[in-house]
Amino acid sequence: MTARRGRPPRDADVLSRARILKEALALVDEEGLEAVSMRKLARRLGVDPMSLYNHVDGKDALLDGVAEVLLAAIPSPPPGTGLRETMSALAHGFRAAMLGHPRAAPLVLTRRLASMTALAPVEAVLGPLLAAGYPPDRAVHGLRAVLAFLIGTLMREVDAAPTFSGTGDPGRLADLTGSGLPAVVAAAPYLAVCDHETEFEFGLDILLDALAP
Amino acid sequence: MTARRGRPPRDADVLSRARILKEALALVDEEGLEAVSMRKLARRLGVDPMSLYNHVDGKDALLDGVAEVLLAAIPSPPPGTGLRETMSALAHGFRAAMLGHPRAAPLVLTRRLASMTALAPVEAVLGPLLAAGYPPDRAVHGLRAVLAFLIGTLMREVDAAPTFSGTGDPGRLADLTGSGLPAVVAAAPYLAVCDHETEFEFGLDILLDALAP
DNA sequence: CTCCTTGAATCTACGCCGTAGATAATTCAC
DNA sequence: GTGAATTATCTACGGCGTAGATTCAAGGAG
Repeated sequence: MTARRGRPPRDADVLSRARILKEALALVDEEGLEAVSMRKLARRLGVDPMSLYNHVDGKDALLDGVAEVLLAAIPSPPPGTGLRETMSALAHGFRAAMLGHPRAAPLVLTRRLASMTALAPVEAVLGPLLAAGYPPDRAVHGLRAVLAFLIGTLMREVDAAPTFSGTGDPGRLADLTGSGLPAVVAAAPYLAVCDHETEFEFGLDILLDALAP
Repeated sequence: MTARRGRPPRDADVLSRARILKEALALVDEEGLEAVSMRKLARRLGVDPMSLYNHVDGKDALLDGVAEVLLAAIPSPPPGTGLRETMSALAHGFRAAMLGHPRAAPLVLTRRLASMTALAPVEAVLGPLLAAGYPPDRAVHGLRAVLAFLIGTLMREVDAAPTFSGTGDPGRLADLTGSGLPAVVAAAPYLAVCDHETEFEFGLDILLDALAP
């Protein structure tokens, strides 16, 4: 930009992968996923767009990096905890991590992640299950069922999250009386509102009841 | 393109919303979501890019349209069917519709859809639940829990689907021995493979057992 | 101290993208 | 026949991701 070319002097503000990921997450939080561009991100960092490529493999790799930052925020429960409590704590930790950055959460929920960071929570679930004597195949089935539910609920929850102003659920269901959908009409009051917290506990309880009774 | 300007003569090949959506779905099937552009789609239709805007509100609306096409392929089970059977049939119908177009499925699974098409399956689930005497709030909770699971499983299933060549699951788990993740290592054989059919039935059974016993 | 390799930041340029706005050609209602 | 509406095309703008060349300081080799 205004800056000179060439390698930066020793004391200059150093660009680094960590700084880039942090700023990228901030950008997503503020303006949403679709607003992310290498150029805009570089502008925020006061740097030439192409400089980013010295620290990150491209836009896709950048977004993978942001996803890992989100995942790293999930705390692993202490080892002594009981089975069901462990699984519940991890589910809630996952949810909290996503709700902390609703606009960025789709990066975790929709991308196939291949990093080690993603395996820490897996270990935290599988460990207690195996220790409790579950056969490994059944443990993996359980893990996958819970994870599927988590991803689905959080996708709903996260894109219903208010971006900045308060336009939430209402208004999405126009008057349907006489639309040939009697059950929808009958349940309309309950369809119109959605307490995500309640829905989350409802589904999670069913699954955990079946898996860790 | 090579064609003349102005309104097309009465007999000419007419561009229409339906033709556009159909070609768009074909394009997604062949090249994936990220390859979709108004220009490329227009090229396939032998038409100027801007012509599309006479039938579709923009790229986003186009993709919403494709999503609706997918949703419309879910059959509603006949009215006489039992409660659990109905819900199971709808879940399997949803899955089949998504697996029929794995690259397009994220359009349904990740976008907030506001169309009437999306309400038909909802009616088909809610109807039997209410008829069976479920209080509407509980019916809605159940619907949402199952839907969350469906979305989560299908997202996994659909982006594991082979794009064209046979590179499936294996190879994603490098050797982790000595990585400090003993449970992951112990369950590795089961983590490495994923029979989506089995996983689907496993989770669905748990949920339906709890909701329609 | 000098020379050279190497790493990081910059600059330029290319080919895409979505779509606003103007223009032309045809049909339809009257 | 005449005007309004419909639809396709053309042009143009600003933004995008990133390949490739260039510049310059830091740090090691002699």
